[in-house]
This record gives sequence, structure tokens and C-alpha cells, in this order.
Amino acid sequence: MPRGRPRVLLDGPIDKWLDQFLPHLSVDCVVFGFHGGDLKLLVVKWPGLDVWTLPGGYVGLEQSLEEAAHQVLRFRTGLRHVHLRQFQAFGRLGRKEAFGRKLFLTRYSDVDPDLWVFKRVVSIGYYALVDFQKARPTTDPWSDSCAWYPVDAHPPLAYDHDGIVGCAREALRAALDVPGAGASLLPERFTMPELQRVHEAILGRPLDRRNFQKRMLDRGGVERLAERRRGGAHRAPFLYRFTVSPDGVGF
Amino acid sequence: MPRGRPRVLLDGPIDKWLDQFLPHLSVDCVVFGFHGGDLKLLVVKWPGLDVWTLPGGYVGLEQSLEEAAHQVLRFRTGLRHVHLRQFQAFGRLGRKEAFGRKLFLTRYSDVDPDLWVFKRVVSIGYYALVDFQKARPTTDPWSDSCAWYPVDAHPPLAYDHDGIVGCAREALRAALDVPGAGASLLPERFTMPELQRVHEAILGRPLDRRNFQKRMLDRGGVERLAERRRGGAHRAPFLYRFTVSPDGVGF
DNA sequence: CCAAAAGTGTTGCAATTACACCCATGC
DNA sequence: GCATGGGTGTAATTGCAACACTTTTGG
Repeated sequence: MPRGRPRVLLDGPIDKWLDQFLPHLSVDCVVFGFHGGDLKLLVVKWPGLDVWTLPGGYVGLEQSLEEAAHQVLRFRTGLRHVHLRQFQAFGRLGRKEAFGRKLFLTRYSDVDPDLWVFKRVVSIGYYALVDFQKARPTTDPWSDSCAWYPVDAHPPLAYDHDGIVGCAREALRAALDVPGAGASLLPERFTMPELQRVHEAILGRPLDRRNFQKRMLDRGGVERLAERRRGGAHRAPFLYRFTVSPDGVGF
Repeated sequence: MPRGRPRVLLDGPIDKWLDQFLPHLSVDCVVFGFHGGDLKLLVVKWPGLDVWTLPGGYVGLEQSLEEAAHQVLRFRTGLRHVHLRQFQAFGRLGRKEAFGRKLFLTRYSDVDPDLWVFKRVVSIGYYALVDFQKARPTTDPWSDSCAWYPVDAHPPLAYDHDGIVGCAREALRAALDVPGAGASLLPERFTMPELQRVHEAILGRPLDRRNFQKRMLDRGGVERLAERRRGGAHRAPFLYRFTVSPDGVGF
């Protein structure tokens, strides 16, 4: 499977390329975006086999898990400073890596089936919240496409990645009550209804407009700007800005 | 570092022994007990160096992470069905494994410093809640001792294990509001005051006796038995039993 | 009989929920 | 001017925290 920095993908034989990573380990990223009123998920399609997966990557020998996840995000979305949170490690057996070999065979004729990528891989799951507008889904030479899908209607994913997505959504829901939650899914300046749509999409249920606004302002972490959003068909809503980082700490 | 099944520890050379595990990976277990009114932590002392760590182990090539953690628990406490929960993976650089080499040198004169155990190891953190009475802390031939310490006054741990303990306590606190929480720290039958002490120890603050009892009964998951605890100096309290598993699911 | 711990009920506050009214904008 | 969405306030409810009284047991 093609993961990690693209620039080294094509240099030399595969086994040498794999030597730069911690064997049997990977990070998988559940990348959430928000657009058109619902949550989007970034998925990667691999050529030939009609197989989709989460974007992921291997971990360099001298690279922290977090750095590895950031690298995946930077590579797949072009974004550098992304809200990223580890939520679970997935290490049960039967995380079939068999299709990976087929994938390699589409590029290389003779691949050693004993390489660790075809055996068991333990994966550390991260979820990421990105600004849909700024993200530039990037397809590499290995993959057919890298694109957003509605999180409730994405193509079935290989391995146990569907389960990983469910797990990530749960973790995301649980993290929703800290000040600044959902910030990273929106542009820097946003309106209160927009923030509400984000919360509704994550929780999966409608929220009361007025109570929502009150709670957000009482909780702190948001700052109302003088400006309003122009151009809408109705009363112009205020713009807001977050005053805390996505992790709940002040800037 | 001596981890994993004891029976294979002494068979053959170390590098062969290590071949049965996923390289660069381990599980570390934060084992909580409850005794004499406060939380205890199970720690292991390694010989010669005045070094303590959490009980941990490596992950077999055909073993799930959870199985590996269960194996550590079974080995260190003799308990088979333990409430175990993964809470975080620790993979940042600088998790110095240097002392491990010294440890091996106390047993073997010539150890290859290129073995993966001396390089970087990513560790999956599990916390466990065990019945203090039933647990039998077990020292193996490699370690000086395996013993309970008050969680607020345990010897400083090597690596980043002190940080791991803090992380585990936080996860434990967050998991305290599900029905059946704290069950696994007590014997099968327990009194309400006992359960309250557990919650107080985890939260680190006193709780109101009456509100506590009400909440526990309203929430469900506990069942009052006919019997009472005899022999106390005062009014005999009722005995209770949990009707849900530690994970919040009914039996 | 007294001290100390356990069982049960009631009150009051505070946070959340439900709901009503006014304002702005485009067609 | 009217439909639609946005901003603000208030009443109702509920969940939780504070607190009082009774019961049991050993000494």
C-alpha cells in the first residue's frame, strides 16, 4: 500500500523503502469536513480493485505517531496545522491486509509476500477536523482518487475501516462539550447557525436555535465580531471567531 | 526487558525469543486496585537499578492487543477475566529504552544493542480494574518485586510511565458515570459505602452519602441483596451486586 | 444509653429545555 | 407585505446538591 511521503515512493525497491518505517504499525486518519449542511469524510480509492480506505500512513523510525498523522493530513489535504486527536489503537487479528499485495502487484511484478505490510498491521486511529474550503484532497500516483463523501453515505471501506469511522464519530461526539469544539470544521469566521449545523451533524439530532446560542456564549471561547455576513437571503447574521484553540486552551 | 510469558523467557537466545513478538510494540497496563480506602497501583521493580515500571508486555505475532494486555494481567495478578480498557497509545520519541539494555546485561553478558527493544517502542496503554483481594501480585525471575502502592504515593516510574498513569486516571474518571463503573474494583458483593469510597478515590473528592446512594439506584445496574454485612461496629449495611458488566452492557 | 454509621425523604437552587416575540432581508 | 431566517428574552421543568431525621449496632 502506498503510504507516507510520495517522494520516496518510487525510489528503489519496496523492501528498502519500507525499512524507514516502524514495521507492523500505521496511522489511519478519519478526516472530517463540513459542507452543505452535513459531515464529510475523506476517503481514498485504490486502483483496479474497487477498494476504498481511510487515508493512512506508516510511521517513520524517528517520527512520533502524531507527526506521522500530521504528515498524512498534509499530504492528503495540503493543510499543516490541523486539529488532530488520537482516539484508539486497532490491533485485533483479522485486519486482513491481503488486498494490499494485489495492490502492489499492480505496480511491481515480484513482491515478497513476507513483507510486513502484508502481515499484521496495528493501526493508531486519529480523527482530524479540517476546514472543507481550505482542504485540497490530493490523489497520489498510487491511488485512483482522494475525495469527500457524506459520512453517512460513503462507499464501504476495506479492512476494519468502517468500524474505525464509527469509533471516531463516537469520540468526536464525546468531545463536543469542550469550549471551541467543532471550531476546526469551520473557516476562521463563521456564524452561529453554521456552528449549530456542525453540532447537529455530529450529534445527529436537531438543536434549539436559541438555547444553542446561549450555551455557546455562556461557555465562552467564542467572540462576536462587529461584522455580519452579507448576501444571505434574510437577516444578516453576526460573524464569530474562536478565542480558544481546538484543544480547549486559550491561544 | 523481561515481558510476556515467563515460560519462554529462558529458552534460547534473546533475539530468537523476541522474534515471536511484533517489533517496536508493547502494551503497558495501569492496574488499579482498591484497599483500605484508597486506590492502589501495581508496579514492578527491576533488579539492581532501583527502577520501577508499569507491568507490561510485548504483543505476539498472532495476538490481539487486548489478548496481550490480558496476558500481562493474568501473569501479574493471576486473574483471568479482568476489566481492561485501552485508553491511549504512546509513541512520541524520547521514550528512552536505554535502561532496558542494562537490565539485559544483568542476565546476559553479550546483548546486541541493535535489538528493537533498545530502540524505539510504541506502547498501547490499558488500564485495568481488579479485585484487590483476589489479585496475587507475582514477581517473576526477572524482577525484584511486583507490588501494590498507593496511587498517590508510588515510587517514580521509568520511561514516561508516570505520565501514562496520569492519563489512565483521567480516562478512569471520565468513565465513572456509566452504570457499573467501579464495579471491578470491588468483590462481587459489596456495600454502598464501599462503592462510594471507590468513587471518591477516583474523583479525588468527597461525595454526599445520600445523593450517592440515590444516584446509583436510579441509574440501575446494581441490585440489592437480602443479606447485610455483619460484624461491623454499627448498623449493618445492605449488600449489593452489579447486574451489568463493567462495560455497561447487561450480563 | 450513647456514639457512629447506615437508610430514607424533602427542600431549594441552578442548569437545561421549551416556547414567544421582534428584527432584518429579498422577492 | 410576506415568507424566511436570525437575535433576544422568559416561563417551566428537571436534575442535582444541600440538608434532617430515623434506625441499627457495639460498647
